[in-house]
Amino acid sequence: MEHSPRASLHDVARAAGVSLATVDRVLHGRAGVRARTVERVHAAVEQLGYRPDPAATRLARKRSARLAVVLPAGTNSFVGLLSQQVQALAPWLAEQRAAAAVQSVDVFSPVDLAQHLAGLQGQVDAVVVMALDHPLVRAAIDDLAAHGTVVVTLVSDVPTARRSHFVGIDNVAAGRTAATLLGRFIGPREGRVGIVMGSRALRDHAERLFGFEQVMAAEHPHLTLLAPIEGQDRSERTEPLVAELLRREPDLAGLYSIGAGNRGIGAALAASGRARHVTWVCHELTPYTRRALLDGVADAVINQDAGHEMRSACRLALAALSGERVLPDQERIRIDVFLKDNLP
Amino acid sequence: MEHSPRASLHDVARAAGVSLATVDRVLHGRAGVRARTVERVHAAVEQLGYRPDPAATRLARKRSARLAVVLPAGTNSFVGLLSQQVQALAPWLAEQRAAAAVQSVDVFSPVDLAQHLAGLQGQVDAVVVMALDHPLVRAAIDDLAAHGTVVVTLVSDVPTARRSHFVGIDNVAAGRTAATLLGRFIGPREGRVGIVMGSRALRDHAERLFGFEQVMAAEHPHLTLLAPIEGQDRSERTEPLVAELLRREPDLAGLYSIGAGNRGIGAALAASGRARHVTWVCHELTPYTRRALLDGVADAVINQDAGHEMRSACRLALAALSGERVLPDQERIRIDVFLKDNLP
DNA sequence: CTGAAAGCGCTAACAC
DNA sequence: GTGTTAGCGCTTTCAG
Repeated sequence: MEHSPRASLHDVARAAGVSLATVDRVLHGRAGVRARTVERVHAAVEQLGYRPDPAATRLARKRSARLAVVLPAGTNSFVGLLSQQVQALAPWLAEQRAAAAVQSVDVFSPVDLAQHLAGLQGQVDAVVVMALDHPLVRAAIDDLAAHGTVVVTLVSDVPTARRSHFVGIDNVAAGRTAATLLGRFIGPREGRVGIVMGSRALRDHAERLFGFEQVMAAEHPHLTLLAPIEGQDRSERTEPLVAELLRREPDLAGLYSIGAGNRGIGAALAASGRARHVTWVCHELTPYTRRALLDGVADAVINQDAGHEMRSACRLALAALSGERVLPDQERIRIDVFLKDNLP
Repeated sequence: MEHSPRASLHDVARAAGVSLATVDRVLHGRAGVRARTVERVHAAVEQLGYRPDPAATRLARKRSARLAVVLPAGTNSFVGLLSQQVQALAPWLAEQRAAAAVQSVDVFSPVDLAQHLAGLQGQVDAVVVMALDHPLVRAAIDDLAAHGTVVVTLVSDVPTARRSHFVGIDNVAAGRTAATLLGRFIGPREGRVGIVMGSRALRDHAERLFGFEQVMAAEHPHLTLLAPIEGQDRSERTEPLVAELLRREPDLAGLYSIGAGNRGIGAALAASGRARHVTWVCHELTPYTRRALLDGVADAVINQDAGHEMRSACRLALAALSGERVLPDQERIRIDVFLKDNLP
């Protein structure tokens, strides 16, 4: 097949028998074009297989796109990593004629989150949000979407909402992965396994727990799961809870920590002097969990790459705004498994 | 600090008291500019912190950059994946005003490889090559670099050569990772572990073996390593070798396969009826190793993402050609660990 | 050795 | 409703 140079706006205009400006109006859904003309333009676009040239678009665009990145307030390390990534992305975003601002909201309050999202209406072109799945939040997202704001959910999805993408991992699979690692590391001996999570109300935590229990029951039935402990993702709360667990269970074989608060868990483990005898698998690579892995306190860390997630979310948001193509492969977030040997 | 709009070529030209064209000449190292003028331009660039706008550059460029991707000939699945990725990248490359062509060369012959690389002189702007580390090859790479061709090594590095980047994983760390997985999966019982590699002459294989032996000796001394078997990365050769190994070692506890030929290894394992009793860790996720993982024949697959590697190699090559900035984080290839539960 | 000028494909202001 | 036109920041002839 001959390599035909790609069609330009000009070609489309000529084929449709209209001017550049009209084609532009149609392509951007601006009003003030007769229905018949709109159709003719669409037909020409179709027929020529027109795709806008992103380089030209960026060069010509005056106004830069505004992104809001809404993250949970608090001092969670992983969330800190995410917001750092936004800073790191600034120069790249500027080149794409875009700018992002991080906003913190109390994620445990659906009302606040929903209100905050509603306030973004018309203020920004796209919002990237780490949300919790709640009817109020869902409605706020649908509202934004209805008014033409692009919404991308991050880390924890709101599946039924009209967000244009979800960027994150399959948390059920992540839980299954944790179970396989824990089960195989512990080996064939009998024993009990503790579980620490932030809250059952968090969708990602619930999904991980589900996957974990599934594989444990099916493939490691000689291990008994203890009732999950809920520590609100905060070390001050997880530490005493885990300390007590260790006291109650002098032969604890393993520990799965589903959410944050790992600093507290590690401290309790260390204080008990049994860090080496309890196999510990947790999530998210932070300075603390990295240290724990290297020290042999943690045995495996299951991770989602914060940098990859933020880049992906921004790329997808911008692509949705401009109709640019994406490479789906590049946007798939992997479930990383880190041992002390393959740390980045 | 005030947000000063970035400096453009125009600003540089004005500051240096010359024209656009002259600045362009200096920036692209073209001849025909007085030394004093060159200096003045450089000073202006420095002083204004000028960075070219990639969008404008791509838009204006007539000629598109030519990339050659040189891969080993043969039917290795992983290499197949890499060359597929080049196809997948074509539309994106076209948008960047670039085009890539895959070329196959017998990688086990340094003479052929070196000759092939020499032939690329002046034919292409950049070459991405999966090379083997040999003085002839190193010289060929240095030669290309000396004549202004950008060279990126892929998967297996040629460290002392003047390539502009290496895209791939730390293979020593990958070998260590394999050892930890194998050691912990097998557990505290004594046993013997077989090793299959393509050839000791391949740099990446040798590095993996090194890392593997290191961790095995230090952390799993109750496991005895058998002498490595070399199967040239081909299933027809690995299958009988592994079959014989299994016959010789009726209690084999584990198997580490460092390179390709996994189809043959899996077949031998299955034929012996002992797949479930031998813990098997291998490299590179291909349709075959994925199947083996799901069937419980393989226990873990250590992977480098072919798509990520090829995208990265092309991005880095283009960035080197155009002086564009890269996000180093985005170009770091991870050592992926896949279990049956976290397959993509 | 150096400069002027014509675009690349698109957006956006303004005119009809 | 629709068309014209002036750039965006760079590359690349073609003249001096």
